[in-house]
Amino acid sequence: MQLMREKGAAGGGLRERKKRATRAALAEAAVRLAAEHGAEKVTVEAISAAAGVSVRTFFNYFDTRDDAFVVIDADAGARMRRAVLDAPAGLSPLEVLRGALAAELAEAEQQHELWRLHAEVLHASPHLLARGVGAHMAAEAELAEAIAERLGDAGGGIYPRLLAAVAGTAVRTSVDHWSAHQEEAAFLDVFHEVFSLLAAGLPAPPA
Amino acid sequence: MQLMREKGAAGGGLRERKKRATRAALAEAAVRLAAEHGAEKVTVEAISAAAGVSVRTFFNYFDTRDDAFVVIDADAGARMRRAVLDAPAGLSPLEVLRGALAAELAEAEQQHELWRLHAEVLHASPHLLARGVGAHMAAEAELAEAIAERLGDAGGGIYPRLLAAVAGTAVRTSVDHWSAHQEEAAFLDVFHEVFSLLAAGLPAPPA
DNA sequence: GTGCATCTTTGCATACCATGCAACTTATGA
DNA sequence: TCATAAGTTGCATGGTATGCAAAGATGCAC
Repeated sequence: MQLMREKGAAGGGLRERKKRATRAALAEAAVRLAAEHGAEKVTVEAISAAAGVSVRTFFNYFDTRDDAFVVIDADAGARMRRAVLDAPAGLSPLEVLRGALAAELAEAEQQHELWRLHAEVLHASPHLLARGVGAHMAAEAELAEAIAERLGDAGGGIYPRLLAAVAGTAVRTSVDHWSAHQEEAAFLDVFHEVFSLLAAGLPAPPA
Repeated sequence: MQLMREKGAAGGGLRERKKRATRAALAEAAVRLAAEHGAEKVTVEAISAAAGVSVRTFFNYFDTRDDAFVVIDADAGARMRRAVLDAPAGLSPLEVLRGALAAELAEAEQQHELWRLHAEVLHASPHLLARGVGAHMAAEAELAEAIAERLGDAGGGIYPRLLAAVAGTAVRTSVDHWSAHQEEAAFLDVFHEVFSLLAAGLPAPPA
């Protein structure tokens, strides 16, 4: 019952640290139990017991049982926003996103082991995969805003939202492909290949 | 207790027609009730009552309460598959998808009224929107297969899945944008604009 | 149209998910 | 140390979801 990368806001009082620890313990217990028994077989009671809290407390941390499998990094949106706004002026919006996402993902990949387990669990039940998408959509909306802001008057139409949505899709597709062909390629290589395809307008591959 | 466009496989015996009718009645009741009272306030009992069946029967048609709001056209995947495989050989994969999706959506748009209501309900609770994405993912997988098949040996990598996923994203983004700016543009115009952006590699819009 | 096989619907029992509320315990800061 | 704010817990309640067996339709052969 520990772990914690203390990513965004570190430290704080004992209270906050305990909250973080409890949340992390619940999330980790959920993923490990799901990896072992299958997500559908894992009850809230089991997760709570494994994390050493009551069922009622589980629901103080997650609105839904499934939320425990889907880990949302609430600070990611804000970080990406800054990355988009601070990027060099010369870059195209797509290049800006490629950079911001690559940086974010490189960091996430350090938690390699738990990340893999995660991907495994989500992949095993499409139901949860969809929920993961939902979790990303809030971040995508924030991304779209940042892009629109960066573009100024030119960002009034559908372009920012499309770009953010496509970028999110690119990430998910990359993760999906990588987790199915883990031995063949490094994740970031897959990711960059995907963005190259997007930048080229998704041309037909050579026969 | 009527309606039905008898899209894919029409007719059949009385049994099948009744099943279709029941399913449609449940789905329509769900959407109308949700539009009126908010999706979260609509119980399975209310939906079932409105459709004139028992609660137990509801669960014979939908695995989940939310599924009733998300309407899945189970035949759409098969239709698109054929459209992709039957398209002229000269077209690029992206153009093929643009055509297949446009045809499918043009047909769907004829149910204009219910479709709008649908978009409204989904948009009101992001939770359901995510579920809608999940519903589309199965279709996307089928699309990816069709694309891979069309491409032959060239379709072995990540390209088909990426293309299918991006196309799905394009549709969702178009619907989203259109439903927010309904008065300003026809849906298919939005849709084609989006595909043009994709084909051009998502270039920065003119300042 | 009779009768049998098959499919559908339904009620009942059961288990899990999710929320509000009040009582209790623990951290925080003066 | 003490008062306050925050977090945890059990209990009560109601909605969601599944298995099972009985009853009701439908389809088909005769």
